[in-house]
Parts: sequence; structure tokens; C-alpha cells
Amino acid sequence: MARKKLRPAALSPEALELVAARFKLLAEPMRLRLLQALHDGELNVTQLVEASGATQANVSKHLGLLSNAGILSRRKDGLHVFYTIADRMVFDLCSLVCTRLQADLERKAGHFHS
Amino acid sequence: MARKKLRPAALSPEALELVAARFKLLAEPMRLRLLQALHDGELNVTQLVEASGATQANVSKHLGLLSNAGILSRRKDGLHVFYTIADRMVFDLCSLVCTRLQADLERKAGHFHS
DNA sequence: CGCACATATAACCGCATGGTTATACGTGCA
DNA sequence: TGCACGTATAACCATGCGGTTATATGTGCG
Repeated sequence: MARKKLRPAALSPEALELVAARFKLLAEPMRLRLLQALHDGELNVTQLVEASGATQANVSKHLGLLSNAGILSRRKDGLHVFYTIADRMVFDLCSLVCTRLQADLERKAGHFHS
Repeated sequence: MARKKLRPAALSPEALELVAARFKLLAEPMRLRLLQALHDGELNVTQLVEASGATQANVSKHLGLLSNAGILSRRKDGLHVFYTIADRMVFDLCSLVCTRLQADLERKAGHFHS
């Protein structure tokens, strides 16, 4: 048990690839919409199609990506497939970004009536 | 001062675009490498070229993106241009992702000698 | 001025990927 | 068994974007 939390210790290029891949999954508005729709609980594909306004095929593809990245989990129930957030850390990430963006915009807005 | 921290309150599609754009900036290994190189302080372009192993043009382009997104800041000094992290929150984001990835990998590794 | 150096930009190429349409797969039900 | 429904997949197109090469911009210096 030697690993305390010291300096992040320069990640290897391969590690950076993994990190980047993770960010890439969150770098698509449609996927963020799906994640947001799932914030309060599981939904099946049809419901997600309605919530997102995208086509079924498109939604299915995005769900596939998020799912086998471990961000979502699948549950089959008869004809329907229900998806849930498997890694709620994504909301922490989004919150961080949102907070920062909001601060930036308010600062920029302040330049008008400074 | 009414805004406490309640439910994230469903972001608008436009807001999601901004968030996605932010993630997209972090979704590139080379940019992560540059950010990592700048973790401990400012560096000029030449130094970043050496640190990253990329071409000068490529580095310059990435620095431009990060810079006018407000993640980096520029400082000119004679012939040289020094870049610094302007928004250290990116390291929080990376740390979160890293921690999660590491946990995932260790869990997967555990399946071998379970 | 003219040259060397540091950085930025332009033009281009190739690949990855998001979206669409059409179709396949699978399951419940009559 | 056959149909309807829900979901996944395949094939395709268009766009975005990362990388490269070449060149422009700018700055210090002799």
C-alpha cells in the first residue's frame, strides 16, 4: 500500500490516449443530451429517442459507444432495452465544466456594464 | 444571491454544445501532453516542441486552440512566446478521469487472479 | 538594411466519426 | 408460424480536424 497521493507523476503517452478517449466520449452534444436524460433514472431506447429528438439509429449508436465504455449499463426487459448511468462521475465532470463556463460568461457579460 | 446548488437544471442544447466543445479540447492526446508539460510552470513554444515531440506547426496550432479557449495564456518576451495554464481546473478534470480509469483497469486486472 | 531565429498561418491530405437510410435481429403475441 | 414492435447494425456520405509542408510574420541584432 505504498501509493499515497503525490504528484500526478507524468502520465505515459498511452495513458493520455485513454484519458483523451474518455473525454472524446463526452465531447458530443447528443451524447451529453442522452446522459442528461438519464440523470434521474433508467430509460429505454424509445424514450431516449423522444427525449433527444434524434433518430433511433443514431441514438442506438451513441448508446452503444457509451455503454461499452462503461459509462452506461444495459438491461433487457422483453422487447425493451433500458439504459442507466453506470459511472455517475460524468456528472461531476460536466458540473466542473459548467461552473467554469458560467463564470467565464458572467465575467464577459460584466464587461458591458463595468 | 438566490442561486444555491440545487439540481443542475437540465442544460439547454446550446449550453451542451459549449460543454461538449470544452471536452473536445481535452479529447486530444497531444493537447493533454502539452497541458501536462505546462503543469509546473510556463514554457515557450520551442520548449513545448521538445517536450511533446511534435512539429512546431502542430504545437503552435494546438496552443492556439487552447489559448483562445482560455485554458492557456500567452506572454511575449522578445522572440519567445511563453504559455501558461490559465485554467488549472483542467487538471481536476484529468485527475477525475485518471482515477476512474485506473480503478477500472485494476478491477479488470483482478479478474485474472480472482 | 539584412539576416537569423521564434512563432504563426495557409494550403493541403487523410482519417475518424456523426448522421441518415435501409435492413437485420430478436422477442412477444395472436 | 407469422406479424408487429423495439433495437441493433451495415453501408454510405459529408464534415471536421489532426498532421505535414511550406511560407509568412515579427523581432532582435550585427
